[in-house]
Amino acid sequence: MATAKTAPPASRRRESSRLAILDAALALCREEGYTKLSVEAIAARAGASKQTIYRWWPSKGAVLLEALEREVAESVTIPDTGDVVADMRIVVGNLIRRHADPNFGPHVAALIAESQQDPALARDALERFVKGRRAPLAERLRRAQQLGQLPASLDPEAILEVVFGALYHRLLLRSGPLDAAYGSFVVDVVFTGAAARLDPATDGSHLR
Amino acid sequence: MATAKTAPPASRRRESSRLAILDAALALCREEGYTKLSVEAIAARAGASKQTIYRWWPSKGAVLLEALEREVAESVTIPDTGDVVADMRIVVGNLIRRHADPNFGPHVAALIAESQQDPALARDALERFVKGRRAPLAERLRRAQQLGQLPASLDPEAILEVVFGALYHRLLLRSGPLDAAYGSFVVDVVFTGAAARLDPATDGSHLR
Amino acid sequence: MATAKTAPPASRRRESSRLAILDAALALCREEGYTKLSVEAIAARAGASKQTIYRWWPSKGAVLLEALEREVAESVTIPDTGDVVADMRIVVGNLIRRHADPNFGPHVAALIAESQQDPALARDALERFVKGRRAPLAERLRRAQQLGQLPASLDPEAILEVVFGALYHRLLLRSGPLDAAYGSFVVDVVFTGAAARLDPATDGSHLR
Amino acid sequence: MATAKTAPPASRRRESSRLAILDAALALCREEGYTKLSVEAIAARAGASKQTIYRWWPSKGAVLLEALEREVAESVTIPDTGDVVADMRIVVGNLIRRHADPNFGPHVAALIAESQQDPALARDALERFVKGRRAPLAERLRRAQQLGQLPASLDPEAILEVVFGALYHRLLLRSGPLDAAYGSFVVDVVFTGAAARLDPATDGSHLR
DNA sequence: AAGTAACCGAGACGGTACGTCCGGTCTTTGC
DNA sequence: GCAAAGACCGGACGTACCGTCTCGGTTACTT
Repeated sequence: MATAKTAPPASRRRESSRLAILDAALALCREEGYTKLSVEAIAARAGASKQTIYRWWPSKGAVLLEALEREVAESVTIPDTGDVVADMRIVVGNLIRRHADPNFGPHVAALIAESQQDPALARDALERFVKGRRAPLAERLRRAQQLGQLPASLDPEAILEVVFGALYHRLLLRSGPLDAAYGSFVVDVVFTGAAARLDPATDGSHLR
Repeated sequence: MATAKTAPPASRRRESSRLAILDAALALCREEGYTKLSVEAIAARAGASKQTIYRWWPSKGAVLLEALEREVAESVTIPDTGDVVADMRIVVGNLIRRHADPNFGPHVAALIAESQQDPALARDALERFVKGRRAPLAERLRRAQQLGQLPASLDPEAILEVVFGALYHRLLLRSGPLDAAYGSFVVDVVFTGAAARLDPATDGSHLR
Repeated sequence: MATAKTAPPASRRRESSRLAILDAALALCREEGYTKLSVEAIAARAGASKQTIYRWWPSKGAVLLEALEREVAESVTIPDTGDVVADMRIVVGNLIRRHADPNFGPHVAALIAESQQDPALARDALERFVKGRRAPLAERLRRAQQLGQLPASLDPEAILEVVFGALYHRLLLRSGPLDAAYGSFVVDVVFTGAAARLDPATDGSHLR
Repeated sequence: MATAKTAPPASRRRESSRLAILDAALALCREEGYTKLSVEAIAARAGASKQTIYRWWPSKGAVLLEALEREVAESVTIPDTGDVVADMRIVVGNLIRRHADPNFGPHVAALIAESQQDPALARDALERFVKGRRAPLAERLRRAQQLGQLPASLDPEAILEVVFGALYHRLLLRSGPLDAAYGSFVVDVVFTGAAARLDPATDGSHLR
């Protein structure tokens, strides 16, 4: 009656090489910066051959993406205290703290940068880093909408784009410090309408 | 009569070379994309020598920055109809139209990307492209604050960071179409408090 | 039985590239002259990359040196008729014929020239071209010394320096035609004492 | 009639520039070696412009040639003790001493090297440095021929080529020390027939 | 247990671009 | 009208990585 014990076709890929390469990529990025990161350097540092890298990743950006993913694998739990603004304040605070970390923020910046010239990486980064990790956040907003705490007509993902956009602005353009105060400011503007015009005559009227 | 006899020593720089180089940089960027842009290619296309480029610009990014600057040199006049939200709607609409132009937006994205690995370019781009061109806009917001149309406590530049951040998010991450609808959405969120929570119990209370 | 199982690690160097590069160097030198010879040109002509050249040779001079070596690889047999002067006449005649060849002499001249600014090439050229190829000739002179046909007190290598020096003088300074007559003259002066002073009173006395 | 105060058409060439350039060339050559010698470097050191150099000299080699000429301008007097071999011993000794000087020999070598790729310089160097400076020496040999101290059938210039060739061999190929012993050896070989074969049966017979 | 095929390290290879240097020409400005 | 200053085009330098390609050696699955 035949064998086929268990194992799926199973790639013969060596896990030790994979990890060494991811580690080397991260380490190089931290020590020398993304600029100095090259497939050649990763291979040398990891004791791997370039071929092995090219066999499994399409580009150095993809290696870094996977390395970063491994780093932040611990699932981020979204608080739900019932107060969506308060929750957002916490979440944005955490996000900012993480992106202000010189071991994380600049790498994200580098990936966004690399994405400009590498459509495949762009797609991957968008899917796995942006949409993927943002999903529970969007879900939290949707719950708030159902509770009538947020206008139901607004696309939660779009709102998050405004929030993250503000965050990335400081990350990418260094237009100011990426700190708690800025995070608070952004939450105020987006979730409390802090910047809404005061003129009572027309306030909100365009929204109908 | 007494006129100023002697002009300043005056750089011996040849204007024709400068323009040829800027034109070549833009043309190459449009035809082949920023990736294919190289000092070598610019020099060849401009009929200039690499040395001439390195004499006057520190990097290919700096060349493109100056070329783009020349392109958008025509002063952008900020409307002032008295209604700051309406004005912002117009301004953001124009901004989006410009950045959606495949002959402009991707180049801005490329410069932001390049800035991540080139501090000098980052500084330049921030100063000349971001702060410089945004100044009249901030001024417009300040005027609105004086008229009580906008909370005086908010830093206009920071508000603009949220607006531009949202814009750049779509430009850099391609998380959705960079179109008029999105622009309108962003203005709503930022300037009319469209995403402010509806819950009347706590509305705005945290602001004071 | 026990044969050597494992071959030496063996360089992975590709012979086809090596030959293409040597051929290209020679061809370029012949067609355009040593001045026009550049690593860049060799690489282009050979369909090789510059890196490949720099990997295996320290300079363009070294490439040409090896190319020339390959050209004259056929072992030059030194005649030994018993008459050392007659043999030298033949050898010097051959040498002159070879160096008068526009496909050889000028390249040797170029290498000597290049050696003035490249100590490594100088060492190589001296070892492989001068001492190496001259060794059998020195051996021939040493045999003549043993037979009493040549003063045993004279260093054969030094004698050859006089002979080759005279030859190179015409090659490098173009002070006159590099032809058989000159070769004969040099052999006369060096090996028959043709220029020795006739004055019998003091002849040779200083030698003891 | 008329003006024409005094000066002949007279080049307006500035002597101070000329001297500064020659001095700079020599100094650079001594301090850094001929390799580092460039028109650019000479101009910078001399406080002159490149154009001034190119106006008056065809190449950097020509500058050095003129500079060296100025250095050895003091006429070299050829001794004439009546004993041509003794005189030659003195002359060759002086030549060797001069060429062994690191401030002279290497420059001569460099000029000979440069001549290989610069026909104009080759012509100049041959005429002004070789033939010109060797003329009194040839004259001395001609006198010896008239006195029957040297075979009249031999071209004195050709004899000198053998002598200088031997000298240049050591200078250019560094095949051995360029010292008094070598000079003495060369004089012995050329002017006393020290290397002439000893075999009495055929000695000199081939000369007729 | 042997055969075999994917995987691995190593690193040579053809390329492209880098940023620098120098050659030789041309232009501007001052004496 | 020559000279200093120096910008300019051109071309080669030697280096760094790219992405592809063998080469042997080592697993780990198959038979």
